[in-house]
Amino acid sequence: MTDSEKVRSPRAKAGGKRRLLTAAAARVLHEQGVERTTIADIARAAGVPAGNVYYYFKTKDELVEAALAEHAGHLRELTDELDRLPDPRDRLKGLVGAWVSRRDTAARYGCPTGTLAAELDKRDDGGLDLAAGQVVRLLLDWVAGQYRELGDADPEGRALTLVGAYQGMSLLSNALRDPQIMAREGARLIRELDGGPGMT
Amino acid sequence: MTDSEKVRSPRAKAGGKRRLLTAAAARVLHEQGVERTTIADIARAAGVPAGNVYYYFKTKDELVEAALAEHAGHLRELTDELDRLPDPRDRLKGLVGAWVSRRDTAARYGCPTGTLAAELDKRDDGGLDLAAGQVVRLLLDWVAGQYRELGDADPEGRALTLVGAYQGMSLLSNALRDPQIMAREGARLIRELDGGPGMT
DNA sequence: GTCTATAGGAAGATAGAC
DNA sequence: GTCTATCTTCCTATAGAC
Repeated sequence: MTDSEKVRSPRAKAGGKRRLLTAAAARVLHEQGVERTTIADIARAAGVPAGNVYYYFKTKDELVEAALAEHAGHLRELTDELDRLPDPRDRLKGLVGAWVSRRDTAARYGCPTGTLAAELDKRDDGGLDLAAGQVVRLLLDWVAGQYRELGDADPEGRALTLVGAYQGMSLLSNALRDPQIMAREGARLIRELDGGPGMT
Repeated sequence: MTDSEKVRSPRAKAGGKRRLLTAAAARVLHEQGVERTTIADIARAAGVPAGNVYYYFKTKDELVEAALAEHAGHLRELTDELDRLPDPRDRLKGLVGAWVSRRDTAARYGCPTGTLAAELDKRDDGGLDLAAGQVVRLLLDWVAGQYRELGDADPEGRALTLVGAYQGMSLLSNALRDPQIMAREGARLIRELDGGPGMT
């Protein structure tokens, strides 16, 4: 099948390096932000020569898009894992637990998706800002689904409150460089999920 | 007093343009973000020739610092206003009301202090990242003071939750470009402040 | 004090050798 | 497919005329 080899797109062909670059982009863009990160930074982190990057990604924006998709993938992995739990309430508690377990990263660099969305929303150019919103939507929809299963009267509203609380505690924890904030607020969220008042 | 005129620092002397530049910086940096904003952008917004900026601010970072101080000033004006209300609960409700009233700006550009803090926290260079945290602290402390007056058992914790909710709803509203989120979550916060459950 | 012109440097993107 | 060298553009900051 040497012929089909030739037909493969570069995307599929160079799986190794492309995936390496995507993973590096996701990490470095989260740590340094989009604007302060150069193509060279990402190439170095991936162990790939700087100029070579353009064989896999035509522009820097394409790298950002790939990083965004990578974060969406991580989120998907987590929710797939949680979906194995029989009780929706346990799933939500598991989600909060996952957030708290990443408190040190959050305190240093914020929520990957949240900070990326905030930065991309400052640009009016083509569509990337909305792509960040899509990833946030993914999380909101999954959370709303759990509340719906629980028979809550306003699942979308609940989801906004829970995800909002997460984004807020991530930002505060980051601004004040204090992981404890994640632990403290996370504990409060768990308590509320554990049949606290206001829970239908 | 022509002698004292000569003694004034440039900072005091050129009050007009410096203040113009500071106000423009606060606005433009919020809308475009720090990294995407050029000195020329700020100069244009202030109606001042680009090269002239460096007479008032030695570096771009000094402009960012001034913008941060401007936001802190706005916050101070708001809390001073609210402090005139006799009931701490009304003060907190007034704060939430102020947030909601700025929902359109939040949906387009996020919370000025929050987005600035998130962006500055991506840099390890000199101290500006911590300055953003200071402004957030200001707000947290004022809110905690109100809860303390109300006799709450955990004023700092309450403050983290309330300010966190604000930062979270600002970010979500921004990411999804939906001002309604601010209105919806704001109404919830008011409801909770109005003697909802969980309020000591 | 005010402004213009420009130095100096960095980063995205491309051309083309291998 | 892989990598080097470089082109182009843009931005911060400065030098110096007025």
